[in-house]
Parts: sequence; C-alpha cells; structure tokens
Amino acid sequence: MASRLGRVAGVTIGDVAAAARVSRSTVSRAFTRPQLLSPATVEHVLTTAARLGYVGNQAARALSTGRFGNIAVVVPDIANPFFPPLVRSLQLAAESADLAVFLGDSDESAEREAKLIARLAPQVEGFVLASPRLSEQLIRELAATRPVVLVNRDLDGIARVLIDSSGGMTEAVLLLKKLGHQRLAYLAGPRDSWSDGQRRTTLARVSEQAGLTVEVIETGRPSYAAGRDSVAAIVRSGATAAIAFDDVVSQGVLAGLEVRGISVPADFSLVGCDDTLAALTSPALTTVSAGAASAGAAAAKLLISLLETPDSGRTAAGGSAGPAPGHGGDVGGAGGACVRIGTHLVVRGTTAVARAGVVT
Amino acid sequence: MASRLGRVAGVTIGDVAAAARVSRSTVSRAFTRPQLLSPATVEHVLTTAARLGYVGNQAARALSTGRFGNIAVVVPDIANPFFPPLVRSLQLAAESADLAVFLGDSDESAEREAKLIARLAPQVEGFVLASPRLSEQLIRELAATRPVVLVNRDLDGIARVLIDSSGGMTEAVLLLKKLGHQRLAYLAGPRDSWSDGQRRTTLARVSEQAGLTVEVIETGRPSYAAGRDSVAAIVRSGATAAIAFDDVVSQGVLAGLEVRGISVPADFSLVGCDDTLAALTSPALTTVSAGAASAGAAAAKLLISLLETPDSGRTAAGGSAGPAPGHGGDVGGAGGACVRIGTHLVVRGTTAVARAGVVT
DNA sequence: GTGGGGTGTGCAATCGGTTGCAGGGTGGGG
DNA sequence: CCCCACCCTGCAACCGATTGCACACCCCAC
Repeated sequence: MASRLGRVAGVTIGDVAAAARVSRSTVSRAFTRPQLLSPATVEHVLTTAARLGYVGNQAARALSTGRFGNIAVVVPDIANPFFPPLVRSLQLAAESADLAVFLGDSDESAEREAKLIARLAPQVEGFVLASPRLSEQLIRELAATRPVVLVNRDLDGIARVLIDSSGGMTEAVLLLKKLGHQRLAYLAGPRDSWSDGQRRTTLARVSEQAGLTVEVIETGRPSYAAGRDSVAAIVRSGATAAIAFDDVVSQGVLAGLEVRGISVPADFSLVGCDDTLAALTSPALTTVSAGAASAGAAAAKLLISLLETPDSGRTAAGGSAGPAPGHGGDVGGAGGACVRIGTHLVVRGTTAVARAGVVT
Repeated sequence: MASRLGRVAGVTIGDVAAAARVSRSTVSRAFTRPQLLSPATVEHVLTTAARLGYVGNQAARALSTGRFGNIAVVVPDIANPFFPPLVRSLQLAAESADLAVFLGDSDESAEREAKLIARLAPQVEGFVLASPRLSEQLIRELAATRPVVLVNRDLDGIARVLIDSSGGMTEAVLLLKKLGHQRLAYLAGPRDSWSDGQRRTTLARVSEQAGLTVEVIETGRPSYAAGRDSVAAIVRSGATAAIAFDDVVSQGVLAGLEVRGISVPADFSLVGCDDTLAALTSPALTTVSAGAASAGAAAAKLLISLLETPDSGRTAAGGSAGPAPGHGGDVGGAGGACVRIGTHLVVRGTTAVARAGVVT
C-alpha cells in the first residue's frame, strides 16, 4: 500500500525504528551497512520501512556524511541544439549511478555562470561544465574545491572531454578543394569558445596547406539570425563555399542565401558543424559530426570516477611552479584525464562542384 | 580575498561566530532576520563572514527549515526540441527566485518518471512535470504531498499550464480547406500525451464541420524516423495535405516525400506543430505556434506562487466526491490554477493550393 | 532610586541520519 | 562447567543551521 512516489508525509528513521521495534541506528545500518546486521533484522527493517513508505532524507544524510548524491551540469544555452543530447545522456548515466542532476543555463554569460556555480556548489559533489565561458582562473579555483569535468574546454590538469573537430574540419576543406572551391568563408562562433578557437586554427592551417584562402566572418552569439545576417558579408567576400560554426548558423545562412536567390548547392556550398539539425532539414546539410551524446556520457563517466576516487578533484599540483611537463594532455588516470572524441565529415546535400564566378 | 565561487573549505557558522566574537545564533540571524539585530552587529557579522568566505550549508539549512530552495522539472525527452526553450525559461525564472533546478529526463517512460520523482522528492520543494506520462493516480498522489505544476496535462484541481493548440489547429484546417484540400492526414503523437489527444479531437471536430475527411496515422514516439516512415501510409491514404504532431515528425515527412519525388508545397501541403524547427529549415514549415518558452515561464511563476502560499500544493479537496463543479478550468487563485496559452497558425512555405489527383 | 518596558544577544533544543564505542547475548573451546 | 570471543544491537555524540525562550542590559518614568 506504500506510495510508489516516495515520502507521503514525513516518515523518519525514528518512525521506522519504532514500528520495527529496533533502534534508529539499526534502521540506518539496514540501509547503509547491511552486512553488520543479521539478515533477519535487515529483512525485517526493510519490510517495515517499505510498508511505511520510508524514503531517506537527503538533506539529513548529506549533513552527516558530506555526500549529497547530486551533480550539476552547466551549459551556456540549453536551447542550442548541441546541448540537449549531451545533457540527456549525462542525466541518464548519472541516474544509473544514483546521482541527481542540477541543470544550470548561464545564458552565454560568464557572470551568470559564476553565480550559478556558487549557488549550486554547496549542494553538489561535482560539476560538469559544458563549453564554459568562465575565466581560467575561476575554473581552476573551483576545481581545487571539488571534482570538475570540462566539456570543450582544454585546461591542463583538469578532467575534460574534447570534441576534436579538426578531423572533420580537415575533411571538409579537402572536400571543398576537390570540388574546385578556392575561396572559403568561415562563420565564426563566440570568441571565448574553445571549439571556435580550435576550428579557426584548424581551418587556417589546413586551408593554407591546401592553397585555399579563407575569410573569417565574425558573428556574435551563434544563432539563426546571426547566420542569416552574415550572408551579405559572405557575398562580399567572394567565397564560393562556407563553413559555419554550427548547424544553427548554417540554417540561417541557408535562409539568407535563398532570399537572395542563390541556390545551394548549385551556386554555393555550405558545411555545418555538430550534426544537430543537419539531418532534419532539406536540403540535408553537409556537416561535421560531433557526438554530443557520447560527450555527455563520457563526461558523466569521468565525473563518477572522480567522485569514487577519494581525494580526487583537487587540481593535480596546486600552484607548483614550472612549465607543465609536456607529455601532452592524455589520460592521466584521474585528475587531469582528457577524453578526445573524434569527428568526421558527413556529406549530404549542401556541397557540390564550384561554379566559377557565380557569386562574384 | 574571498573566493567568488563559494565555499573554499568548510567555513561554518561556528567559525564565523568565533571570528566575530558573537554566538552562532547571532550569525544565523544576521543572514535570516537582520531586523532583530542591531545594525552594527549585522554589519560586523556580514563583514566577517565575507572575509572568511562563508557560504551557508544548504543541507543543514534544509534540515532545520524544511525548505530546500530546489525545484525539479521532469520532461519525457530533453532532446525533443519542444522542451529546451521551456526548460530554459523555467530555469531563468527560477534563478531569479533563488531556486535551483533539477532536471529529470524520463526517456518517455512512466516508470522511469516515477523513479526520478521519488529520487528527487526528498530534496525539492515542488515539481514541474512537463507532458508527464505518469498515471493520473500517481500524479494526484504526488500533488497531495507538495506543490506540482503540470504542463500539457489537464488534471482538475492541480495547477497546470496548457498550450491550447485548438486555435492554431482550427486555423490550419480552415487554411487547407481554403486551398482546396479535401482529404487530410494526421500524423499522431504518443497516445498518452495530452497534447496529442487535444489535437486529435480538435482536428476531428473541425474537419467534420468543414466537411473534410481526416485519416489518422499512428506513429509511436514522435521522431524524424517516425515521420519519414509514415510517408507510405500517407500516400496510401490519398491525402493531399498532412498535419503532423510536431515539427520533428514534419521534417521526417518532408524527407520521406522528397525521396519519393513528391514536392512540397507544389504537390503536397504539410503543417507542423510547436514551431520549434519550423523557421530553421527550407522550405520553411507552415506550423502551429506554441510558446514553449512562455509555458516554461508561466509554470515557474505558478510554482513559485504555490510555494509562497503556505499550505498550498495539496490538492484542493482530497477525495471529496461529486463531479467537479463545472465552472471550467479557470484560474482558481491557487491550487488548481490553469493557465492556457493560445496558439495560432504561422503560414510559411509548405502549404499551397491543392493539385487535384497528384498523389492518387 | 528602583521598577517597568523594550531591545539585543545567547542558550539549548531540534531537524534526520550516521557512526564510534560499549554492552548484552550466544556459542564454542578448554 | 566456566570463560572468552564474537556477533549483533543500542547509546549518544555529531554534522550545521534555525529558533523559541530567557536573560542581561539600558533608558526612562515614577
């Protein structure tokens, strides 16, 4: 008859103890260290507890153990389609480790992000910061306090999951070259985004090697409107193909091009990033894949392992001077582990042979 | 020098008290009821606390006050683009009321939903259940315990926010009729979804009044694949236009139609729902708007007001029999408030005049 | 000068679980 | 037959903050 939804009113460990005619300690132990009790007692207590609909009070438990059973994930914008799959797989993984997850949306603001973290910190055991806009110093400060896993931010000594888009980016440039494009445009993302930095760098390097020129067009917050509004700049640049920071921006570009009567891919080629919306639209977008879901799962796994290692989380060597021993950012076992997720190009319908002089 | 990110180590109220040479009670009151203390004392305590980097321990506070400062939002699938804007505005609103929000993803399963709720219940003050798949009984059971706000689920006596798509749906049918379509298909959503029920009903009623026939095509979980795979059934039905449960399904349909060489809107008209992806694609989707963001904000507002009303939340009249006094489901002030959010049709590029016999 | 009222602060109990330590009970070995 | 050991359970302190109650103090009026 017990409620399947947890506490009905306020069944405490004391109530269970009274009903089972044992002490409160015994009830507590029946849950936390059953091996200390006789099987019969455990059985009896658990049955009684179930009958009464007892559910432990997390706050009280946290007070004595210092463990909350909660983690937090902070994202710059949950409405950006890159994050929901990430959050989703993170949450599912956390659930199976019996962790509850707080969600924080920083609205792309470093300041809000700091406030959120401060608000959440006293009741979570660890953080997953996805594409954090926070300063390196503040992140390190936080990481010195409790386990932190970064997603798409590369800070030496702090556990992180990086979606390495250089692979897919390189393929994209090579494909465009093969299709005869000479002049590319890159629709950039937020300057404080690690992903954007990586894409910019890769693009510059690979294009140079391939003998192509690439024009960088700044757009503020990555959005549909930003993409649409930058079409003028694209046209001005004389590019015959563009690579966009993400799929949302790409969609905006697509719309902007259509308005101008420039057809894709006949007149212009477009490559997105993240594979979030790409498959959903027509023409389907050629894009650089980016397993956001696997990144979420990896981040959860990483954080959970940090939580299990007793005194982990604390940044490897506090302020120990000396340039970091340069053995790259590889999996170091615990504190500074780094998981890289590879990407590749998914060719769909927005890329085709360059048509000389069309957009000039 | 204090950290801007919250607790550094474990500064307790006792530490502050010692440093400020007052009692722990005084420190506590300096934060919670400063008017009871002399201004000088308050000032002194706050300064000391700041210097030490003191941050109250939520768990301890919750234990004595019974208030956690947390709420939970549970959704069936955060990766479904309808929910992120909702969650986002909810979180932003909660933040300004200094509430932290837990996110639960039930993965479209009633069972998982119940487990999540049970897990979260002991540490939240209230719930927002968006499109819950849970049985009515369990929801009522929960609502008897603590404040609950439903989104897109209509349970008398429980606070709820309903996105009323009948307005937009009606407009859609009338538009299609005006364009000369006679035979419509409806790509249905999950059977236990209130939204789907409402759309089905409205569609049936309005179509009948307008003298159109509508074929209902069941699709399981609303997804791109479901939409794509149901194109065969659409063609078989002889419909010249379709209305889909949501935009994701619509995109699938769009893709499926393209594969078959049926062009939209020339050969076939399509209307989506929710306006989540609609603007992002080309051709831009004609769709029924649905302010998910305003729903999130409304839900937050409702829940916050319930939390402020001392003994609210508890279902109005427990099991008092008798059919509900039929004054409709209007705003009743507290417990059973009902906010309806209107919808309208947004005409974009996927609807056009019917071309007789094309799809037959 | 002393009693009364008001204000500001401290004491101690409390919230619900956890856990070190001690004690009661039983069984086995000497 | 007794003693010891071990296993199980209970006692009580503790986690950190809140809060009812009481008291000390000050000022003013009688």
